[in-house]
Amino acid sequence: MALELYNTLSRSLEPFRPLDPPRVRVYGCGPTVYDYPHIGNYRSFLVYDLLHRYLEWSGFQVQLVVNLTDVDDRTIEAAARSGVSLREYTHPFTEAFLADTRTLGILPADAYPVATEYVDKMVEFVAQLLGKGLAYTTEDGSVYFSIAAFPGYGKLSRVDPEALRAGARVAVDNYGKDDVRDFALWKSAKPADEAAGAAWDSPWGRGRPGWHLECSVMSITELGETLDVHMGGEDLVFPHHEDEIAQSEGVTGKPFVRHWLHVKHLLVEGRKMSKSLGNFIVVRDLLEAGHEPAAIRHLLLSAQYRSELNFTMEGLEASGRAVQRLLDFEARIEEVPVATDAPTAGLAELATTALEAFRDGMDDDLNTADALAALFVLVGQGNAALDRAGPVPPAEREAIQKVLASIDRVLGLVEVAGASRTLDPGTITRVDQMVEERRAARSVRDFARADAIRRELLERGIVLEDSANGTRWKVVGRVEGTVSHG
RNA sequence: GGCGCCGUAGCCAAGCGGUAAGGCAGAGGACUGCAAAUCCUCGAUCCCCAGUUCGAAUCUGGGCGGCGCCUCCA
Repeated sequence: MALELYNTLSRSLEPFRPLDPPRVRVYGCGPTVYDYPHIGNYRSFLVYDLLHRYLEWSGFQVQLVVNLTDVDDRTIEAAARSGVSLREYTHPFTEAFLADTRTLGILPADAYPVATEYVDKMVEFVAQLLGKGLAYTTEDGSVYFSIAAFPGYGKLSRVDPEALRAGARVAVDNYGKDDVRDFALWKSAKPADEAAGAAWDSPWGRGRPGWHLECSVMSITELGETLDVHMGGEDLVFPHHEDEIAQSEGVTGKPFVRHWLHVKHLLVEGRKMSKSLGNFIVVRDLLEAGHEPAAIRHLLLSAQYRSELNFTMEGLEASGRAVQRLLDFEARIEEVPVATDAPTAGLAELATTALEAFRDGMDDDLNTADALAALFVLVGQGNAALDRAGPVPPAEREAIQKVLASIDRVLGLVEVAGASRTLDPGTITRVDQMVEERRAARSVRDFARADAIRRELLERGIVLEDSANGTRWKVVGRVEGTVSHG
């Protein structure tokens, strides 16, 4: 089976067929940098990353572009309130976004275009739409797209343009449109725009680009007139993506996007996340509360991207333990004794089966719940097999390790957990010393002393595991501070 | 009102016509100085009702319940 993706345009599962394989052009709607992106944003960004990783894993050459919206009502208002320029205001949030991205193991996109750097191209784009009779100017110097002039309008969201007109709520900033359904391509500058440095010259006077226009222009500039995949949150289907199609196809006359992917909104503690409900979660808050990035990543990937996902603190802790189980298995495999003449433990077959099941799950519209299950079946059956076996043939150990590594190139759980659990060499030395001290205590059956040391390390997130072959230790959760020898 | 989604064990979540994956939590057991890790054992009349079918969690119809978008919110 090959990859199938659900396409919002057709409302059905379709075989993934890029225009120009093995090259794949992917565009994802990124954050508006007016505040710290919340955990729901990262569900989407993580799905972008998942597709990015899985396509590369499957042999495609992916070019991924994720835009940053730095000019829109919210960034302008916020900048005005803070009394700084747009650029000054958005910069820290841009940096925060990129930092969170690294923390969560989201691979860098090939480009992160920012809207303010594409204004010239946007002006050109608007001029073309005007030239084709798909847009019109208003007295105040704004330009609107004329929905009535674009026959395909509504094909993505399946909204009936006529019904839209009847039920429309009139926009607050309705400057004098021909039709309430029309949307802004270019907005004439208001004093606040000028104050924030969010106004540019155009043939229609000073103004700024409309939000929908930004994505059309940046994606076409960076990736070409037809994108293989365009992604975003489900809320973007209408009007944002519908409008992007109208603009883009209006100008190019070509299909804008082959596969439209939309990520279902996250719930937090069973409710829609919103500032008024006080359940707005930001990555940095979770980290400060001691949750590790790998647990966040696991939880956000634990349900398929089109299905509801309820983000809860209880779930986050459960995810942390699930990640730990995976790491424990990896460590166990690493340390299992090998012997060239050892009898088979059946590990190679387990590895093959797991990889196939993983691929089947991912091919099925990125069904991460299924893919994750395949991985954990390997963990469970692998552990059971190792319990039964003594030393194993080196090739079998290698087979398991290869599959674990391969799967993790897509899921990135071990990768992210490893990154947040790294100890400095000095700490490692001190832990080793304490473990040795405890070994000595145990050898003379001084269990009180031994348990005290174990407890002390545990408080610092280090867990000891005794076995016949000695004691191994591991970092659990996020590393905080350093371990001092007490 | 328009468009759409969902209801599977305590929690999360697969399943897409052939008698229920996986994770977390819980109980008992093995192992252990005690733990930790690991293994073994234990748990679901799949919201309700009526149909279609040899057979339905899976299809159809009707209820009930929850949710999303239609507001420059991923």
